[in-house]
Amino acid sequence: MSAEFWLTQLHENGYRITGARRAVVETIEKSTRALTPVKVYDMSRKRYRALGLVTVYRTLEKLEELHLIQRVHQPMGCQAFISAGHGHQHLLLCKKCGQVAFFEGDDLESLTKSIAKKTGYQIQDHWLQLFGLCKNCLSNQQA
Amino acid sequence: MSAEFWLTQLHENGYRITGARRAVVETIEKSTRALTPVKVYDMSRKRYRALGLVTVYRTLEKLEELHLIQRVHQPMGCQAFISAGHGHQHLLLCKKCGQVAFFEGDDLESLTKSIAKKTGYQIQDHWLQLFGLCKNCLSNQQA
DNA sequence: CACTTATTGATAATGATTTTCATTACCGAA
DNA sequence: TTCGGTAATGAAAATCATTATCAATAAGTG
Repeated sequence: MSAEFWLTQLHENGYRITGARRAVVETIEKSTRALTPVKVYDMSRKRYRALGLVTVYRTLEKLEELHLIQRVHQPMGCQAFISAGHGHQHLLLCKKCGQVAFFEGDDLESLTKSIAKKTGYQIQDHWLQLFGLCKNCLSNQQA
Repeated sequence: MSAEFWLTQLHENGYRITGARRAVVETIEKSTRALTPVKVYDMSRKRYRALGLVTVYRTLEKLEELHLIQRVHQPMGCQAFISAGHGHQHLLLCKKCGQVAFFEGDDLESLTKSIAKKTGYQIQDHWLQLFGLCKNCLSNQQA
């Protein structure tokens, strides 16, 4: 469904729709957690055997360029990707299972304004990520 | 001055104080922008010729472990480090010159509480970075 | 269906980080 | 101050992730 939208986006931007891209797109679009290129490769090969890792890198590049996916930054590393939410959204990551939730939260306006005044900077962008435990991991956590 | 504090921290945690570490510590402690391992290497070699790149990596590892430095995340890459501010601080990066400013900003309390309620997550940490232009780059920017 | 050309996968090349190991030099104890 | 155990070092090699090369393939327009 949304995978079709992604493919349409690719097509409209002059890229061809191939079996390899189909597999990668479906894999990422269905995932609720951030995936590294190798994980995308492993998972997508179940849909398209002949897939090469290099093609995964190239497809990720294009999807990122079209803002269909976004990079996820974590203490352990920053080479994982997840479907980009629509509009301006931030990420909330479960530290235990890696589940990702999106949220909107632009109460940052007032914060950035006050920081701008204090520091003299002109503030253009912000990155906000929250970390915690998701509902499932909370309830299964009973020690 | 603060470099001495870092060295003391290293010592108190069972690490030895060496010429190599002195050079790395002084380099980072004096820098107002994020430095990659290679840059740290280049700059530190002016203080300590015999320094090896491997030692830079090992020293960064220990400084990070002791929370004396922190990793800086950027679109281009996340392998740069900067002195960690005291207490809970966030980063404000100049997109043009790389200058880093710190700020405190825990008006996030209310935001995180509302997100927690909405998502069911228990929120533990947050990670916020701002990007923009510093005072200098703003004034030199006259096209 | 045919043709142009983007895309592909395998391989090789690169770049960053880690491991290995013999040598060096901290630094606490004598 | 010297001594000695041992952490720390640098050079070289190994590993891992990412990028470039290139001939073969296949998407999609006409």
